[in-house]
Amino acid sequence: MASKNKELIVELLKSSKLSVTDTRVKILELFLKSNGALEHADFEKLSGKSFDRVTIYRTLQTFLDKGIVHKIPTTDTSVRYAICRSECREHEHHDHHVHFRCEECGSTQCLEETDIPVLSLPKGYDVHNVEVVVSGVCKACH
Amino acid sequence: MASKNKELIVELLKSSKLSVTDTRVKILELFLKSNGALEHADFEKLSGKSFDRVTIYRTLQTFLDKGIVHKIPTTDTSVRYAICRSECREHEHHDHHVHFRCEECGSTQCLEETDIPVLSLPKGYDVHNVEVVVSGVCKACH
DNA sequence: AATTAATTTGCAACAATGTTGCAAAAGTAC
DNA sequence: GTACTTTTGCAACATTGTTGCAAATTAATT
Ligand SMILES: [Mn+2]
Ligand SMILES: [Mn+2]
Ligand SMILES: [Zn+2]
Ligand SMILES: [Zn+2]
Repeated sequence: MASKNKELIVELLKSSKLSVTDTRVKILELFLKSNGALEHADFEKLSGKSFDRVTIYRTLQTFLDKGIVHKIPTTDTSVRYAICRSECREHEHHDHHVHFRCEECGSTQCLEETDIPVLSLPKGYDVHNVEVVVSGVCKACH
Repeated sequence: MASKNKELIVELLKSSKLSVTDTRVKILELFLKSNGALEHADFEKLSGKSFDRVTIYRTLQTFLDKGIVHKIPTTDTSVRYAICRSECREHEHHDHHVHFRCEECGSTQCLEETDIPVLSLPKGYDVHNVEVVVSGVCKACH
């Protein structure tokens, strides 16, 4: 099961034309293990301090560039990342789903099944992307 | 007209039970002058370095607490603030409008006239607040 | 208008977060 | 295994945000 994940991760990296390194594998493992979005500090904690901070920054940036992960907007200074489950894998992100932030447990989740609604903006605005972040109480927190 | 604004600002501060200080007046002036959201660094630049960084942080936090300004979600580490134009003035924020981030000029605007759409989330999720941030090209940038 | 009381400010010191250049290490291709 | 390319870790620095505390400012009272 762990090795199953490992195989999947190696395949993902290769299909993104990225070399397979310990840091990248570990960070992807943490993404797959976690049930919510992660931020930079989480990787330092969860990885047991085994990787340099700079390497984590660079790895996350690489994953962003390759469309392996996406960012989730927040109103604080933290930057949250989640793995892209579905379509988006190549150049552009297509994570057209809603994000949910639980005020109880603090977790941020991708609601893959909840589509972004269609918006009608005032004339003159050219829409490229719509982000929806819902806050409230999640399923697990009742 | 500048003094007209000043009167308005003094009234706003007093109605929020805040004492009228140079920093608070100046920051509110900058909000009213600007046609988009501002972030912390903007106040340092726009005010001509006349106020201490710490004071700006504390002032913005105070304005948040009093419902004078609201935050706008971003995917970078910056925190953007906009003045609350309409209802929300007391305890809670009611800025149920869409925010727009222009990829050309970098400005962030409140689209007060564009309502947040109604969402249907999966069972078990309790919705408290919905944030919508649209990115694209704004009216001014054609 | 002067005194008093409460609030706000600026400074220093610190913590956390993010960036860049560069040499050593690891990965990939041959 | 060797050569070539990419990635990593370290150091050094920049930016952003927080806290305690004394001095300054504002508001309330006489
Ligand atoms: Mn997502
Ligand atoms: Mn707004
Ligand atoms: Zn929860
Ligand atoms: Zn624009």
